[in-house]
Amino acid sequence: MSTLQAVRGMHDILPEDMPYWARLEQTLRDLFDAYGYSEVRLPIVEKTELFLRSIGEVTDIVEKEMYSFDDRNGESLTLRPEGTAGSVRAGIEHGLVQPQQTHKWWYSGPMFRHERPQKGRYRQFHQVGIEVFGLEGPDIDVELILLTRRLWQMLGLSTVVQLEINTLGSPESRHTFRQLLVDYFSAHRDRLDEDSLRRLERNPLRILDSKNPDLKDLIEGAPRLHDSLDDESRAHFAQLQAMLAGAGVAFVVNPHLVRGLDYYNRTVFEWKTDRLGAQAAVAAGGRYDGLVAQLGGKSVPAIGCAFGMERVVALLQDLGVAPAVAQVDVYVVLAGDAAVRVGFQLTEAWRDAVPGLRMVVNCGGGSFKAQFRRADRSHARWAVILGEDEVQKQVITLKPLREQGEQRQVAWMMVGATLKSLCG
RNA sequence: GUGGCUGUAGCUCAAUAGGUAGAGCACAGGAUUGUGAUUCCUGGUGUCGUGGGUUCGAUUCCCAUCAGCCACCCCA
Repeated sequence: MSTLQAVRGMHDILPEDMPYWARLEQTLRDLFDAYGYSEVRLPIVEKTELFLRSIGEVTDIVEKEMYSFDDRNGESLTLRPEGTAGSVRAGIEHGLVQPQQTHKWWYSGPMFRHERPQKGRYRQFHQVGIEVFGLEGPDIDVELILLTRRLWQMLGLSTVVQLEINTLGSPESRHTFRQLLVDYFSAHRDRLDEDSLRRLERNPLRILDSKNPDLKDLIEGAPRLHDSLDDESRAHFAQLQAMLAGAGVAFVVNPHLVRGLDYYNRTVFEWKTDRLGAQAAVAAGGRYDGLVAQLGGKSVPAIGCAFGMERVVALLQDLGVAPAVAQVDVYVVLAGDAAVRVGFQLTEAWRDAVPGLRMVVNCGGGSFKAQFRRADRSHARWAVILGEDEVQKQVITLKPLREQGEQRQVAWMMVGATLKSLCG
């Protein structure tokens, strides 16, 4: 094995994987078109400060997972660990995110987090994200969930994903609740495990999500977020649930569903699967009504969500949802020097005559046997044979590879028209 | 970041109580010097992840390191 290898956690996506990716990407594109969302393409590198101010300085992402480096002028830059911060920055910078205005964006691209790699968890991974600015009602929350549900339907994944929702309340109510939790768990500090003690300092809400069975009783006795909710958030969440139920969306309210990024408030949701081990979340999102103002813009409500592309692809592969094999119409067998000499002149003329013709021209020589083997493996429907005899007679031999039938000869002048009728 | 498992041909995997390695698939050529299945024959598949150590000798034992995977953690 060579000493040259990809950087840890940064994987190659090879031709055999691409049909799954292509199908997912095309499905998403169609979906966004259907719902009226616009694509944006934003930089992969942003100022480090942007992520400190949005994601939160005491989050895992910011504290230990960011790829940060100094630019040549000494400014600290970071490979984006997620897409929302850059979207908000762009929206503010271009004056697009304004009160009373709605923008519905989507983007796609690589994200970077320095985590310990596992299947479905990479240091460079790909997300498709949605960001909606300017809508504060639960209706847009529902739309994002419906859009996502439709994606699972289109991909045939509906049976392996489940929706969980929760509300985090307003920043104020969340803050109040956080303090109640800290007080409660601090009073029972001796019963907490190591992880939870650490969480107590950094993200006390996470203790509620602990998998340690020893803490079950303690957690059940803890204050409940829903008791601290402000009335507006409570109403928002109630409407959300009513609308989801009305739209026939199956969901589970998980009061322990907490997001790891500080900017979320009110609605949060997560689509989970049990097919990917510990990497259960395949898509997740929530409201971030305070973020635009927090980053210097006007006060504009917003909501977003993101899909983990590798994880969705893994589900597609896991379920054996076989993508269509790439179709080839014609494989051109070129045998002998004379055929190779006139080969491209002819094949280019056929491409002119039949736009969109999917034609593979044999390169690299080889015996008839070898070339036919390649033709077969290309899944071509037809073989066009050009050998010494054909060049001499100015014809090609046309042979069906996928169906019964005799091969026949076609004069050079007629090949374009013939291919057009067969493959056009 | 913590704990654990794994690392041999392009792929899936064997083997050697330390003496430098095989099988299937795949690939190439031929039987069929102008025709893709099957069959038969032939062929190379290789720094045994990398670097040290022990040893006359290490793919095998030890250490380190790199990578993948599993759980935790975290998250998409």
